[in-house]
Amino acid sequence: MGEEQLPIPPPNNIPNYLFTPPLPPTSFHLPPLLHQPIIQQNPNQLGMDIDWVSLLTGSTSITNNGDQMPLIMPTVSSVTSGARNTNEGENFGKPKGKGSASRAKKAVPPRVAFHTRSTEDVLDDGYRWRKYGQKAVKNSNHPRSYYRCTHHTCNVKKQIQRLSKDTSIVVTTYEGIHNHPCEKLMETLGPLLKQIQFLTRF
DNA sequence: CGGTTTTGACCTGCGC
DNA sequence: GCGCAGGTCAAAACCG
Repeated sequence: MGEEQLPIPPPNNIPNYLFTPPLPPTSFHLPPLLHQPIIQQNPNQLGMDIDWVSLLTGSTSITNNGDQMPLIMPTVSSVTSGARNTNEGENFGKPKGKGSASRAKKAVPPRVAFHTRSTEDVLDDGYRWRKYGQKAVKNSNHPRSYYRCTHHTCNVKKQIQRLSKDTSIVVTTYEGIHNHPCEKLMETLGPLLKQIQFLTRF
């Protein structure tokens, strides 16, 4: 563990939501919107407000010096680690392939988990999802739901489950990166971004 | 009627 | 090898 993986900011004039950061070890695309996101690694910050507009438009410079801490700092170790945790119901992401060190591990798509305090299970993140499964999870009263992005060329999945310890918290785990823009966001922010880009030319 | 959700069955990986 | 648990499939039901 030790060093944290920071989201890689997009090049100039390219909004975050149009920028696909380089793959693994970790990367994120769109976090859930319209709710109160919770930084997973710091329980003391539960329910903190996050400036999503700044994040999505790239106006927030993400550094690690404490002035502007990363807004999303998911714990991916528990998500992508090889061992299955049989004690917890929130161990998302079963690794593919055998755990043998002698065998090459199958590439695991980037996974990011968000903790969000919300009464709704399915958070509106701007993309369209189709549910393809639901499973009861051991040691958890709440089932885990599996969703796939409905975009034909997109293979992004997400899992949704409530924390057994705190049922007000929804854990959303994204797997993969969207290869298409978010329709909803484009619809809403498109004109605004054009205007911003026009103004920043001067 | 097309898209989405539900849900039981099936598949696969891991630990013992 | 076996059992358990997570993940996916696919047919039926549901809905706008």
